[in-house]
Amino acid sequence: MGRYNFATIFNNLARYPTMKILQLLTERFQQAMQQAGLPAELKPHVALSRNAGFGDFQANGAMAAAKQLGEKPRDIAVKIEQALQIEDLAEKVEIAGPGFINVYLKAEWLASQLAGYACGEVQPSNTCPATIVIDYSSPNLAKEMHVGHLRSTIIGDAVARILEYQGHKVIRQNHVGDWGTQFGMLIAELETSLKDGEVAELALQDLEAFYKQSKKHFDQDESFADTARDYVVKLQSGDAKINELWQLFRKVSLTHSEEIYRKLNVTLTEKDVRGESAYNDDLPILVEELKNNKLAKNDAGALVVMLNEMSNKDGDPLGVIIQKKDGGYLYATTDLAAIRYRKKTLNADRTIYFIDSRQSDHMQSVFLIARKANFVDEQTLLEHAKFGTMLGPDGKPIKTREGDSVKLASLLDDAIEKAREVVLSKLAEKGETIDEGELSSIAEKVGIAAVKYADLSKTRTNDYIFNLDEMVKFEGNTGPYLQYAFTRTQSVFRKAETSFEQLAGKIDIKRKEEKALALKLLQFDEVVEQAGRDAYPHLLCNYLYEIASLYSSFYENCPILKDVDEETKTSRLLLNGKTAAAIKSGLGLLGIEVMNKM
RNA sequence: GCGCUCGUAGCUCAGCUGGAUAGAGUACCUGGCUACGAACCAGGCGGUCGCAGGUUCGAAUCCUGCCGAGCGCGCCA
Repeated sequence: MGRYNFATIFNNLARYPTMKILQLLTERFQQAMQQAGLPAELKPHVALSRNAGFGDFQANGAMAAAKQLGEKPRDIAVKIEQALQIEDLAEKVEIAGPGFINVYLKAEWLASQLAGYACGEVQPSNTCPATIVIDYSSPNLAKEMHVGHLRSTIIGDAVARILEYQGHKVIRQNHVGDWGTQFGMLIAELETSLKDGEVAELALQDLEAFYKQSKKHFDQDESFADTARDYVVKLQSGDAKINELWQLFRKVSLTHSEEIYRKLNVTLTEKDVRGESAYNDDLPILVEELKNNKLAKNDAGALVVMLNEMSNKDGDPLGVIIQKKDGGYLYATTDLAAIRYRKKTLNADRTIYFIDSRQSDHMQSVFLIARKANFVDEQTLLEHAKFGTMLGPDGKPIKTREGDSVKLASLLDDAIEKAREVVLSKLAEKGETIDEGELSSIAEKVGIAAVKYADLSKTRTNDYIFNLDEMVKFEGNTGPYLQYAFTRTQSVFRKAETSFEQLAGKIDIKRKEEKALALKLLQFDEVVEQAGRDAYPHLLCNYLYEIASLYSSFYENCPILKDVDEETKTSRLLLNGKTAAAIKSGLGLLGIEVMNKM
């Protein structure tokens, strides 16, 4: 807050030329206001109308303008309306209420725009792409991935895909926890297992159990504990044998994570991994630099950066320890090294951290230190895209009956299993059968979609209640509902024995369901842009749900193949195809797969 | 104690830089399948937007104070 105007900087980074209705209307209104002789700084405030009775779009700027000029709002509205030139796209413009200007778009204009609009099919050209580093997932390799990692992983991945779609250069960074004292203990345990003739992959098959076992040894066996502590030192100093064991452990653990990523359809791969260990050698250099800058001072034996900017009411500054009195480093130090690396080496214009909101103070202080130390310049955006805690149906943090954290792998398996049951029962209702391979494939896509969509569709900053039973009902605003809408589009093409590419003809919008759908489809890139700018995938989810919902209504009320003439059939098949493209592409940006049948 | 976040329909959630009558889903109730796939659609019921002030032509949205919930506060990450 305060010193850096992130919004202004980012707006300069993110402007690119694609057709946007809102932008187009805003320009038209701005021209009208200028012609009406209104001061240039006044804005038209064009927005989607919420109520069908108030047109498709509305301009709310007349009231504010009237206020500033000391005139009557309706008089200003009339002046604007008279100067407004939108006959080409609007069929009606009316002034209503205190001074709202409502715009009703022409169906023919929407149809022609939609015909030339590849919603979600083609990546928009971006005239000023930014280099954006996305820090997400970042599990601790000492343990198995649990539900606490789900949100960072899938929200971060969705935002990465969205920004990439917009033409930005996206660099994924999986800042895994692969360093620290616990690894001494784990290496010692691994060494014991290998001596007993076990294979590493087998010994580490259940990471959680392995961790517990090693912790037990550490607590109960004094000589084991000594060995573990010794190994930490050896690891830090680069001892070859210990390093080899560490690498082995790290590799097996990463393989576990990658299995989860594949199952989740998350784009992270091995090349995106740059863990805490990668910054180890840089830490003493960084600390030295902060000392020379006079930013870090000795305080009770530890090296501390004092931040007056984050002082409390009494004026006591916040102290951030970057080196312990025993010489060890803390995660603030590693995070600073990462910021510097991402700026200097990766050339990041913007870095987005998908981390739990409980880390808010930490992130804020690290960002502040990075700026004070000039690790980044003022134009570089550092954002903490925080998210709330995932809670169980009882409103408390999710735990197993034993009080452990729930493994991500088992949660996903549960979801897939439930999806399989639902798919089977739906097929049974229709008296259809399916082969096992196809069933597995569908169950996996549907189950994963349910889990991901349930999370992505909520405002990420709030806590949310994870209720598997609710999300696997697959009714209403769910991932499977969207997948279902897509399968209907494909089913129509199958029935029509044609494809979108083969269609020749024009879109002709006659019914209100068609118009509503067309208008919504044209907003694809506007929504995607906002979702990327604010790192809010839920905006895209809400939008896609609206599309699917409008499509269903269109589907029920406007026959595509039955009892229609050839022109209408072609027009509706085109709408069907545009919808399919928007849903497929939109879900793709969320990391959710579609299928032709389910 | 200091700081951060959050209180919207029975439940789960939207509500864009303050805009018109606060919207969805779910649950419950009415209708619609010899089918372009009913995992759907059409409709109904359901809200003093935690409370009280303030700013404004206009407040769920901005400000202040209460009430309630969660979380974080220097040598773990």
